Amino acid sequence: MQHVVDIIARKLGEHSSVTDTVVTALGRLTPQVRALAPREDIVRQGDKPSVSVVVLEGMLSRYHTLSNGRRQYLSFHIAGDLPDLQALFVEKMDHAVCAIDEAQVALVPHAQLHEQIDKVPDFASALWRETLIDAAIFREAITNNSARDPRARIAHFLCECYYRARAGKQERQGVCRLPLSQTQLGEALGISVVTVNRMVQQLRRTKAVDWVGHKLHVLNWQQLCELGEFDPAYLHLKRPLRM
Amino acid sequence: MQHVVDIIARKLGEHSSVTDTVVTALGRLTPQVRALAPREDIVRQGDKPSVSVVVLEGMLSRYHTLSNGRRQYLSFHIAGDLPDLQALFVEKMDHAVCAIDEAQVALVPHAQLHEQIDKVPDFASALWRETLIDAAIFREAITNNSARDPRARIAHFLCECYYRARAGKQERQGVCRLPLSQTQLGEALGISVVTVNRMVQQLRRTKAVDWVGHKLHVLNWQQLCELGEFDPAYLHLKRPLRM
DNA sequence: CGCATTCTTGACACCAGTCAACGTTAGTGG
DNA sequence: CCACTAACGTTGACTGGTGTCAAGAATGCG
Repeated sequence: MQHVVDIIARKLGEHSSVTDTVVTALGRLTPQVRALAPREDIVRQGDKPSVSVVVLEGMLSRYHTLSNGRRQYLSFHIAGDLPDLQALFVEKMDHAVCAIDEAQVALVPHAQLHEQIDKVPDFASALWRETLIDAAIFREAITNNSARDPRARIAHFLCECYYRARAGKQERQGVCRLPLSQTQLGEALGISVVTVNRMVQQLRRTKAVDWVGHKLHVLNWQQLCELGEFDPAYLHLKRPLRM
Repeated sequence: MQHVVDIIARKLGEHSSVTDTVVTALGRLTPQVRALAPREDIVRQGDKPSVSVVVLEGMLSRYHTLSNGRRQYLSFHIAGDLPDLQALFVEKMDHAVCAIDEAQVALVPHAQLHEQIDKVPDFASALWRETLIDAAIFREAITNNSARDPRARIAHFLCECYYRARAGKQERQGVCRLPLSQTQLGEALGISVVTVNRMVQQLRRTKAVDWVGHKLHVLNWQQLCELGEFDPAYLHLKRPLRM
């Protein structure tokens, strides 16, 4: 595993200019590394955390719990993501954060982050930008889950998943990890498992994409984008990927 | 109309402590006031604005435009809201902002905001918090549009609308403005007009709520909350309202 | 090997979308 | 002031897509 500083710096570099002062600020943090088991919660709804989570390895997710006990997954996070940055400024968690598969996270004390935010304006704006892009992804999810039919919805999700993984340069061309169950994907996109299953099969038949055993294979990126009406502008990368 | 400074200060005060330094910072802004006609765009998808919008009167909305021309409304904004604050840190708009009915807005140059953000940490954190709560509202919209049936979805929307209006103390007990058409509500919640219409009628029959001529009447708040599974925690008010 | 979870398939019902028509309201101009 | 129009709200009929239920196949883990 790379050093925590490098992981965060790489991530922030996707959308912000990571100056030396920012790297120095990152270096002053003393995070604590922790392993998470699949499905383990790291933050619960209603918590008032005093540390923020950085994903180092594996996949994390944020979710709401409904009154009937059902779960609504809100977002998924890979290495470099900071899924609960917001807790720096809004005390009480309105959602939970859990591991999807086995994961490694770093826990950074809020106090340290606040200190560097106050001292290093570039660091502050990079983190702020990070939370704003987070919000842009939520907006896209609203549109995806509200305006697209199940097949397009899944295709769009797969596009985003692959594109973000590639931006993180974690994976080789054409493949990325996607350690979700079909049930969980349904709980993210607001469709039933049965429909997820049928639509995934339809997508497979298009030969644009395959998703098997926690691996997503993109066979025809262009076509997959069309199926999902995917336009990566909302991810606000400094340098959009050529695919 | 109140002064722009007061309107923003009141809004920020809902979730942050508005110190004298913050008020001073606000006073240094020299916004330009502008009137908007119903349905007029103030920011378009793809724009790179150099000013940020503050709602003074009326209702504004953010929306995505889909490839088939359909519109997905993402959020609605009342006096005090800052619907495109994010443009301070992410150059290119990934969505548009329009007026719903006749509206007054103030336009604040980014340069001025950046200057005060750099100088006044309390101001920066209040604005940051504002954008984070914005994101929390988006998350709730994901859950609402993905996991609730049409009736609950509408009920939840009406709850949020009323609660936020009351937080802004704009309206007298039991009523608030809601200048949407049923078509627009459908385009926000991902349901057809016909279904919106039928569900609104069902809700009327419960005597919990009425919505007629751009006025929302809440007759039984408790019951309406139950119908919409509404819990205002995600709005992160400093002092939750007693209703 | 056995158990649990996940994936897959079929049957069926019904909710919600679409289409179409009509009623109502508000705004415009003669 | 009324006639006209456009936008919006309302209703009914119909249909098709999705959800639910249920059972079997495949996969993975201890």
